[in-house]
Amino acid sequence: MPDGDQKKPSRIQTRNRLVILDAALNVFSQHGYRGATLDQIASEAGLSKPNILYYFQGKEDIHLTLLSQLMETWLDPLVELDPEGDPQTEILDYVQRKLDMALDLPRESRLFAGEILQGAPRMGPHLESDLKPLFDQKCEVIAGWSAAGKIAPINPQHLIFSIWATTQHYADFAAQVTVLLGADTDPYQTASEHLRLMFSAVLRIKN
Amino acid sequence: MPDGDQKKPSRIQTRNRLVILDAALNVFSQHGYRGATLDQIASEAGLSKPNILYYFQGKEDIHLTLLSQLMETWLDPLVELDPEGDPQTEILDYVQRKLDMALDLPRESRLFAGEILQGAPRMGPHLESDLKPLFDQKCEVIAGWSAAGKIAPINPQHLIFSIWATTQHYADFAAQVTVLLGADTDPYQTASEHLRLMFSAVLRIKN
DNA sequence: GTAAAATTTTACCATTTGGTAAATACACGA
DNA sequence: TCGTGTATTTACCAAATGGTAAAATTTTAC
Repeated sequence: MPDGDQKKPSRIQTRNRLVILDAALNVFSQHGYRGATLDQIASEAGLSKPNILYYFQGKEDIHLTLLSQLMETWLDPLVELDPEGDPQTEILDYVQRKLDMALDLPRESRLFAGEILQGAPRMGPHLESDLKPLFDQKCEVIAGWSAAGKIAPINPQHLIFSIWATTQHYADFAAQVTVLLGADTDPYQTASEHLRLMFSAVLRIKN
Repeated sequence: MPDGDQKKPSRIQTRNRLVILDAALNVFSQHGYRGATLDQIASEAGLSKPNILYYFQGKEDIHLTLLSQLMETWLDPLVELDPEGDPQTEILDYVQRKLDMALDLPRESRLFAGEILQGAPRMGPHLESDLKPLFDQKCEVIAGWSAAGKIAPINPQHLIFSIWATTQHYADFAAQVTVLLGADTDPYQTASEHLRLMFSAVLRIKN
């Protein structure tokens, strides 16, 4: 009997929890927390509403589960930024990884964006405990590179904000990007080139 | 008798419509379209729910009114980008105007972001009819500058996306920015300097 | 001041919402 | 194949939702 189960889950349990979370990701990322309904999630998952509440304690539980799982994936590209590597390469590769992620996992990007947009009411603590320490640490790495003259002088915090903003834009504002570029245009190639060019220019040391 | 009124509005009408739209902007920008409730808007406006429906045809009418009014304001900084001006100055000033707007009108930025995030279900037509023509026109201006060697070679479409993304980030992701910079830090000064530096570097012609 | 028009309130209503209880169907190891 | 725990369905519920009808109040024009 699942819900707050401690024992090892059955095959059915594993499968259905995945199905529900996938359906919930669709609905939450499209309508936000309050705009999403359990009926819609149930319908999309092909299960009945009470059946969904057999696997999760409630709406908030599903949302929180999604956000927690997402946080790890989301932070991963930044974790991989290597203080020992070549600064230019490290940062440009980070941009690339973030862009890849935005284009591979647009629903996750939108779920995250929606939560932050609404003031991070259910994720504030996670930001403080998971994101902030990593952010501070990597900012110091970049600041070090900057101070050592390996990249141009730059504000590390705002640099990271700019990387997040420009890459996630292609997922979060896809509806707008599609209208403006034309529905048939695939933005990936051109976006990748543009971002590489832009952040190269930012990091390049002036002579 | 308002609602779909044609005659010139009374003082009370003018005032109450403004009060309602302001309250609705709070609620819609925080919870998205589906997450917002008329009761909440009414409560925030200090009016009763039926009284609100005396001034607007319904929830969607309020939302649509907000979005229509916003579109003009939102496009204005781009309209002002002058094809006859100095390219560097024009683009950097545009960045500054967008940043100012994000920080002055964060609710409007979030309302817009929320609508796009959800696939622009109520604004798709406006994007096609209002935004796209302006976007295309200004892209050609920038492409012209680029081709004439007045700024570095760059993809105008993605350059504009990057400007939008980086500036609006400070409004749309304010909850995250606040956590990461510390609640006491005002990002305006540093953000402004960073963006100026970054887009300067991007536009500068390599020797 | 008074009548007509504009505004606001009161009292509703049908539907949708998140969630529950209990009965039923199913899986699976003995 | 049988019994036991697992999974699912059926039938609900109270609260919240968007919206309406009509009465009551206030404003405005004369």
